[in-house]
Amino acid sequence: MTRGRRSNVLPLAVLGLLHDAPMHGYELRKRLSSVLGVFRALSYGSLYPCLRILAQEGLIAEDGPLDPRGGTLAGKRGRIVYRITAEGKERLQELLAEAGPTAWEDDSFGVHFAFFAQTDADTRLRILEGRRTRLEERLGGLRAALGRTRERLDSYTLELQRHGLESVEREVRWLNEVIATERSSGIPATSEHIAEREPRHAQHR
Amino acid sequence: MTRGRRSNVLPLAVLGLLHDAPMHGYELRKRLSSVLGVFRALSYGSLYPCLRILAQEGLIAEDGPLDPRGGTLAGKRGRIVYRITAEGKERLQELLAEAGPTAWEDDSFGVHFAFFAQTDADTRLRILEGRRTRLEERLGGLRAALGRTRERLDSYTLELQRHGLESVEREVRWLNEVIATERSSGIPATSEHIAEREPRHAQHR
DNA sequence: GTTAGCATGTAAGGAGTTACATGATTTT
DNA sequence: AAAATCATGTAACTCCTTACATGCTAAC
Repeated sequence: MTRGRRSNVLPLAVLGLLHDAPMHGYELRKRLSSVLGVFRALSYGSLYPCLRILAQEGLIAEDGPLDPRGGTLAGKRGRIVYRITAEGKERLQELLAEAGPTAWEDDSFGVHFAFFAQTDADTRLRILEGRRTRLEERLGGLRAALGRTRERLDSYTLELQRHGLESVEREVRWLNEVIATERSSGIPATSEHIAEREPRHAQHR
Repeated sequence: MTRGRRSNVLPLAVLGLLHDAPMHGYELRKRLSSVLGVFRALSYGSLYPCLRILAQEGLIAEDGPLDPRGGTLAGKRGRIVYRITAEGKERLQELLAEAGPTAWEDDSFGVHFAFFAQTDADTRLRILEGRRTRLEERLGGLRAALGRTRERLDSYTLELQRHGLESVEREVRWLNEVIATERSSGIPATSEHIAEREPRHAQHR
């Protein structure tokens, strides 16, 4: 439940997705919503300007628009397939290694986690433990609030806080499991699949 | 995990808090962070303009700044205690009765829930069921994504989706419990406290 | 009487949304 | 060839944040 403070994760998510496969904007947006549930329904008004900026910075390159026979159609409007550049890959590594802001509602954790396969074990542990620390701080605050205001709140507010506390506790338990698995093997416990790391090509229909 | 899309809940939260007790801005901000954990640390840059607008609309009234002996200090800067007006109470009822947007990440649910004690049973049920519906849609999308991409995702992305799915499932179970309790008695199951509905006065220190 | 914390405010800007506008491709 | 959907883009706006600036009050 966060709505919250959306930090600068969009470029990270775009670079991460393009690292796996070249894609055009429309496709990218679908993946952003479904694969990374973090963005509910990112609007094109956010996505396309972001792509333009990343291209200007040389982190991604534009291919096309192409006609079906492969020639470039200069004046025409059409699909633009984006792919990550060498500089883009470097930047992606930097962004992935950055621990997010210090706020507990930080959305960027999910995006970082989704691209863990592209990072090294040290970075993963650092980010996981960083998030756990932030959640534990939040936990302390919530417990204090519940203790402090025990007699002063109506039952609905109280129930909301109790449920919030349980949610954060559950999140911390999950993090602990992931961290434990990470330390022992590097593969999440519940996954029966081997990470597929070979870049695959987008099938444009 | 949203971070995100912050709808127009601030006026609702302010009116709801002021309905319980008059308060000055600084105090209001503390309550917004601790009582409604929804706002992590709302900045004054958001709060004060909001208070000004609500005052202009006649939904809240400003008292003070006052000196310790009760006189109004015209030119001086000092504490301004806000209280809700009759129109403000009407507006609060309207805002509370509004079901939030159709997006599953909607933050406003938490705020609505926190002020359930000020609404009638019908409104409560409508909002609870509306949220459950939105979460169930999200559930469908997540399950489809997990089924569809089962073979194509790396283990971290998969684990993230699995955990997200479990979180939403848990949220739906909680909602079901609350709804069931609501239907039978109107008092949340886990609460041992009777709602305190008499407006109390803020103790300014 | 000076430091620390309470309290109120403003200006600039970031990150995203909505609404709009247009063109290309596929389906009927 | 009309309708639906895919695909790209822009302008205006919203809501909130950061950084700054100021004054009041309590504690040492």
